[in-house]
Amino acid sequence: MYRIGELAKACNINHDTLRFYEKNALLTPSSRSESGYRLYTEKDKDILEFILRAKNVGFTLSEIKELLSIEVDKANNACADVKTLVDTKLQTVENKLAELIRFQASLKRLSDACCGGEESAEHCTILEALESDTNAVRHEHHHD
Amino acid sequence: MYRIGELAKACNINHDTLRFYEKNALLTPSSRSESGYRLYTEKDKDILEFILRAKNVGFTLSEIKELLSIEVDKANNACADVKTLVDTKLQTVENKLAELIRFQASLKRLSDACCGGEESAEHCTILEALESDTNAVRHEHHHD
DNA sequence: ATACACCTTTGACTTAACTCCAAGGTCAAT
DNA sequence: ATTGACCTTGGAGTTAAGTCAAAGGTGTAT
Ligand SMILES: [Zn+2]
Ligand SMILES: [Zn+2]
Ligand SMILES: [Zn+2]
Ligand SMILES: [Zn+2]
Repeated sequence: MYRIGELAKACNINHDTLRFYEKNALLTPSSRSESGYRLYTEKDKDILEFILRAKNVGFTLSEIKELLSIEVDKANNACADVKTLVDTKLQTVENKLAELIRFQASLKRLSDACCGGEESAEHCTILEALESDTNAVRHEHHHD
Repeated sequence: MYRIGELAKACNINHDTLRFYEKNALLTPSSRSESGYRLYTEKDKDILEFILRAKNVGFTLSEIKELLSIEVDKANNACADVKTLVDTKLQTVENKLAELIRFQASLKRLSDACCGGEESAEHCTILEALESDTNAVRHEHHHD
């Protein structure tokens, strides 16, 4: 049996996070002491570690809640259910990835076109690109 | 001169967003009508378009505020200042990118190991991976 | 005159995942 | 008996970038 501080320390998280997980029905301690202290079992700790691993893989807490609901009733859930969650998440990750790659390309294009020197920014190609309605970076008239 | 609704429509944003930008000192209308209506000039519109373009490139509003402060005083700012903002942003984008790529790899590894069939999830490799303390996916004992 | 679209202001709400605070109870050691 | 560490609860604050609502003023067309 772990008290809240012990479990938090063992798993290297804030004890308030445990209270937060409880409030959000991700992890409820198996029992309470007479005086009302939360008491977590080894099994509770296993669930917490499941949560932390899923978080590391990129799942949000509500997705993790879904995963947990399958976990506790594996027999009545199919591989398909689990894989769907993973694949849906994979898709959203890949969408974000695509957006970031567009950001990266735009920023790289801007950065590459600017000399980065101590010259006045009056002819800075970066500012010019952000002022103009095209996205084009014009290299030619950057400082005469 | 544009009234708030006209500018919002012209730039395809919510008029509340314009008020929000004003509150956050990104764009203040050049004048007001006698009755207090906000009046935006063409120049104001240019600034708004600058903001929207910068957003599209991935800058946050506070970063855009910095860019704008350089924009309005180009003569006293150097290319180096502008490029630093872009490169700093590029770095944070690339950091996020790296994290997402890790998520993607983990999820793909999980997904690939699971059959996704209608079999009970009792031996689902995804759940097993999330239960175990290693990150390894064990292909071998997925449904006997 | 009255409908109607448009404008004003203040201020609350949203999402995610915590994080912190205040006021007070519990427990072991001194 | 009194520290001091630990626990309890409820509730507020954080960040980003808006979005919405309420209550009321303005401007124009019929
Ligand atoms: Zn330059
Ligand atoms: Zn430059
Ligand atoms: Zn399977
Ligand atoms: Zn499976």
